Amino acid sequence: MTETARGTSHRYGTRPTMKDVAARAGVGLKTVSRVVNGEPGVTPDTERRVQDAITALGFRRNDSARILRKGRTASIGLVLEDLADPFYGPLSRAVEEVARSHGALLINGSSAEDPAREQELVLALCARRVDGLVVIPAGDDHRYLAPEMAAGIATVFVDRPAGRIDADVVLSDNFGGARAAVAHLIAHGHRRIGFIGDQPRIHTAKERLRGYRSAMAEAGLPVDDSWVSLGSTAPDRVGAATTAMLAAPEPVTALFAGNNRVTVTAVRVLRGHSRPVALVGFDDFELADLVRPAITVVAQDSAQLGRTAAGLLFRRLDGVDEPPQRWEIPTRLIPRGSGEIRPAGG
Amino acid sequence: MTETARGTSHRYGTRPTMKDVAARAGVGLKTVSRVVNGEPGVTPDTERRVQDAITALGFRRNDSARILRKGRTASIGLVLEDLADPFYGPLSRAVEEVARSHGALLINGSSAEDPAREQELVLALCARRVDGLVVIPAGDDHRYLAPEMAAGIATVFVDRPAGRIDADVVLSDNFGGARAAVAHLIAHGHRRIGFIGDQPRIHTAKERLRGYRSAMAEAGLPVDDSWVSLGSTAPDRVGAATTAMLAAPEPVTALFAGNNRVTVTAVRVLRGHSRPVALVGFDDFELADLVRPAITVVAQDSAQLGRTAAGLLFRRLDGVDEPPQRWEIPTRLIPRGSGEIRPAGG
DNA sequence: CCGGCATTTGACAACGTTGTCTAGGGGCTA
DNA sequence: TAGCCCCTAGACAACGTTGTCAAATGCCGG
Repeated sequence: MTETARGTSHRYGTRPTMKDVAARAGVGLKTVSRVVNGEPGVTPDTERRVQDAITALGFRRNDSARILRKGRTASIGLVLEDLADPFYGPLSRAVEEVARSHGALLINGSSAEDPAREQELVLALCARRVDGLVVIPAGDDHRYLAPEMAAGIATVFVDRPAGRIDADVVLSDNFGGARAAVAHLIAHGHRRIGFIGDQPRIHTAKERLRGYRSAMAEAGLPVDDSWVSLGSTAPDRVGAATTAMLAAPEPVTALFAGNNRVTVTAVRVLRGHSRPVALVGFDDFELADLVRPAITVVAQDSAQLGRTAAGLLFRRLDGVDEPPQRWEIPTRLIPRGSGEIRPAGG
Repeated sequence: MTETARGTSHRYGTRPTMKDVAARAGVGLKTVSRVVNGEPGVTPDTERRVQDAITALGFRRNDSARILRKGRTASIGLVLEDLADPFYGPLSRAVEEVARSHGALLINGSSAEDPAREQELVLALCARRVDGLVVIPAGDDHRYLAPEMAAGIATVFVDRPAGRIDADVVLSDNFGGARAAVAHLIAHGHRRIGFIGDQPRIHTAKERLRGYRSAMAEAGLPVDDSWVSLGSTAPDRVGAATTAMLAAPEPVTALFAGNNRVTVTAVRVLRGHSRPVALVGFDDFELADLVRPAITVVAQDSAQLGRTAAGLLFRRLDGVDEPPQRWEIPTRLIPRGSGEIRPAGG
C-alpha cells in the first residue's frame, strides 16, 4: 500500500519483466505468464500474489516479445494517399473500426501519391510483419509485393486495382458514376460539357473519363479535345484549365469535376465568372448542399469502401482461401440543382 | 536466374530467416546481419554472396525480432477522437510527416470521445512499447499513464491538457480565439449573442465559453442563461438548441458556434430561417468562403498543432530533459462578412 | 622471418515472452 | 493402502534478431 506504482526494484527507463514479477511474487516465470494472459491452472491465492507483484512493480507485458514468439502482430497496415484528404479520413476510420473488432491495431501511412514512397512504406510494414495490408496504390506495378503475399501477408487493394499482380480489390463504380453524372447534365440540356480530372495514370481518373466519353457517345454528342483536361489537382492547374475552357470560342456550358479537390477549385473559379456554368462533381463533400448553387455530386461512400476492404482482409486472415476477388461499390448521384442550364445565383 | 523470388527452401507462410540466408550463402549468421544493416567489415565478395541468397530466398528482416533486441520500436502512437473528422485528418498527417522524418511509423487510434476506450488504446500502445505518444485526451484523468511515462514513454498531449498529471501539452488559444470572435460580433453591432458549444467536460468547450463571457463582459453586455447551450454536437441536439434560441421572446441576433460540427448544423438551421442571423464559427472548414453568407471563422491550424506536438515529442525522445512544457498556438479570425447584422442572402 | 596490428568473420548470449513437457502433490477408487 | 489421475507449477527451449567478444587471416615493419 505504501509502495509506489513505480516500485523499488528497477531503474528509470528499464521496465520490469515477467522475471521480475516472478521473483517478487516467489513463483515461476510461466505462472506469471498464465496470470497475465488469464490462462487457467492457477490457484486464487497464487494469482493474487502475482497480481500484487504486478501492481507493485508497474509491470506491463511487452508485446514486442509476445509478437515475436507468437508470430502474429495483431496489426494491419493501411497505405493511402493523404490522410488529410477528407475522402480518406472516413475510409481510414472504417478500416480502424473493423480492425478493432478483430483485436488489431492500425498502422497508417501516406504515400503522397508517390510510387517509391508507397513501396517504401509497404515494405516497412511487411518488415514489421503486419498481419495484413490495405493499400490504396500510388504506383502501377506491385510485383514487389508478390513475395510478401506469398509469405502470408494478406493484401487488399482499395479505390484502384493492383498493378501487374493478381489481388483482392475493392473499387467504386467510377465508370458508372461518371456516366450518370454526365448523363444528368445532358438531360438538363447541356451539349458542350467539359471534364477536368486527375492525372491519367491514376485508375479512377481513367475510369471517370471513360464514363464521361460513354455518356457523350450514348447521346450522340461529339467531344472536343479542348473539353478534356487531365493532370494535377493542384488549384492553379485546375483553375487554369477551368478558365481556359470557359474562354474558348465555343465555351462549355457545363463542367464535370473529376474529384473533390477539382470541384472545390472549380466552384471558386465559377464564382468569379459572369455566365452561369453548371457543375457536377465526383465525390460528395460537406456543405455541398449549402453552396449556391448547390453542387450536384456523384457520392462515393468512402467509409463503405474501407469497411468492405477490411472485411475482406480479415476473411483472408481467418483462412478463407478463394481466388482474388473484385468488389465494386455503387455510387449515388445526388442532384442538388446545379445541373440546370440556368442555376440560381451566380 | 532461374530461381524464383520465392526460392526453394521454405514452405508457404514460413519466411526465411537470417539463418536460412546464412546457410545458403555459406556464411555466419552475424555476417548476414551485417549485410542487411549495411554495417562495415564485410568484403565485397562476401556481401555479394549474401545479397544473392537474400534475393533468392526472398528474405526480409523481421523487425519484430529487431525491436525486441534493440528495445526501440521506431513507432509512435497517436490517439485522437475521430480520424474521420476533418479537424484531425491534417493533424494526423502532420504528426506522420514528423515521425517519418525521424524514421518512425505512426500507429493511429480513435477514442470516439470515450475515456475508457482512450485508456484501452493508450495502454495497448504502451504494451507495444511505442517510443512515444501523442494524445488528444477524451478523459480527464490520466494518472494511469504516469507509470508508463516514468518507464520512458514520452507523451505529449494536444488540443486539451492532461488530467491530474503533469505533461507536455500543445493547445490552441481557445480563450483568445473565442473572445476575438465574439468581439467581432459585438463590433458589428450585436448585443444578444448566443453560444452553442461542445460538452462542458471538454476543455476546449470550457475555454471557448470563457472567451465568450469575457468578450461580453468587456463590452458591458449581460449574458442571458438561455443564450448558452453546451452539450453533444450531434445535429439534432445542436439544431434544437439553435431553434430554441431563435424562438425566444427576445431572440439572439448572432450566434457563436463552438466548433466545426456545430457551425455546419447551425448554417443549415439558419438557412431555413426568415430573419437574418449572424454566425461566427470556431474552426475553419473547406468552402466556408463559398457558403452565402460566407462564414466568418476562428481558424486553428490543426496541422500546426500536430507538427508542434510531434516536434516536442521527438525532442524528448532525443533526450531533452526539461520540465513539462505548455505551448499555445495562436488562432486567426477570418472575417468573411457573416458578422454584419444584415448579411446578404438569407 | 617474426611480432604486432588491422580486418574480416563467426560463435554465443541476450532481448521478454509463450509452448511443451515433466515433476510433485492431493484426492479418489478399488 | 496402492495405484491412478488430475491439477498446479516451473524448467527449458524457442521465436529472429543484434551486441560482444574472440578467432583467424593477411599485411606490414623491423
